[in-house]
Amino acid sequence: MYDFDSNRPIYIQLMDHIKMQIVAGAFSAGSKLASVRDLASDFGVNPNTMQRALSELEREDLLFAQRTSGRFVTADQQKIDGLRKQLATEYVQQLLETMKRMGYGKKDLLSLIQSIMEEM
Amino acid sequence: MYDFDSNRPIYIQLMDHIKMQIVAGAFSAGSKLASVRDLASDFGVNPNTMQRALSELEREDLLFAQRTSGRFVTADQQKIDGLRKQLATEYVQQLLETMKRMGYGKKDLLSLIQSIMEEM
DNA sequence: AGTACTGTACTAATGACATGATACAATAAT
DNA sequence: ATTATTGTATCATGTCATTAGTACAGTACT
Repeated sequence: MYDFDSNRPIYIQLMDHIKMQIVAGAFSAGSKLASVRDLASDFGVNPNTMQRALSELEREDLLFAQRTSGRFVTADQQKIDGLRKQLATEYVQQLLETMKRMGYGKKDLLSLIQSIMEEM
Repeated sequence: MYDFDSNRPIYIQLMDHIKMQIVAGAFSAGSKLASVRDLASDFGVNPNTMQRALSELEREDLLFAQRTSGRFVTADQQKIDGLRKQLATEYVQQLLETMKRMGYGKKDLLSLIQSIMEEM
């Protein structure tokens, strides 16, 4: 089961989540994933939806499938590290732009971040 | 015209954008908006889609309509200020959680933010 | 040899989103 | 009074996401 945002396609959210697990090291490079059906069951979605998410991740060369033995995380650790850096940069850039549009200056933003960090 | 993300409903993106303009002060409290048809034309969407976005913002008490004279931003400046703070907090919290899931510690995150800030 | 599991493919049904095209009632402007 | 503009409502159509159900081909295991 999983908590989905109804305003975005589920397969996209699945992609994001799995991508996150890979870059965070929860799925290490080269390791084997559960089967499509099992993953679908874990997340409470239809196997077709999970299949779609995994296929897309395959097109991005993050996963690869072996027709009958299963699906695996890419063995290319450099690619994973690169993605981690890229995702982090994108997320931060997006936040900075959003905050800028709301009229937050750099100092305002930094102090807000500091105060929220302390609460966590 | 506007650059939409095809993975999210347009009316939601319109809501976000208009909300942002309000909290940023581009539309000041109590001021009048352009007509549904004009706004739809500006953003390159169907009037029905724009109508939907505006109706939703009305349900959130950010706008109010006067049946024949037009649509206006709420006159409640406190509500706008509160929303600004709320949105900013949510965005920052979300980033912090995401970065944490990717294995970024507080120091790593802060230095990444600093370096990206300097590029902008 | 046979069974179970793998990814993969296909069809059909449903619902949400978006667009196009009209139409109406109420008010402002002329 | 007439006209233009306002928000609003409705209907039809097309696309996409999601689910359900079924099926097939290849491999590992027993």
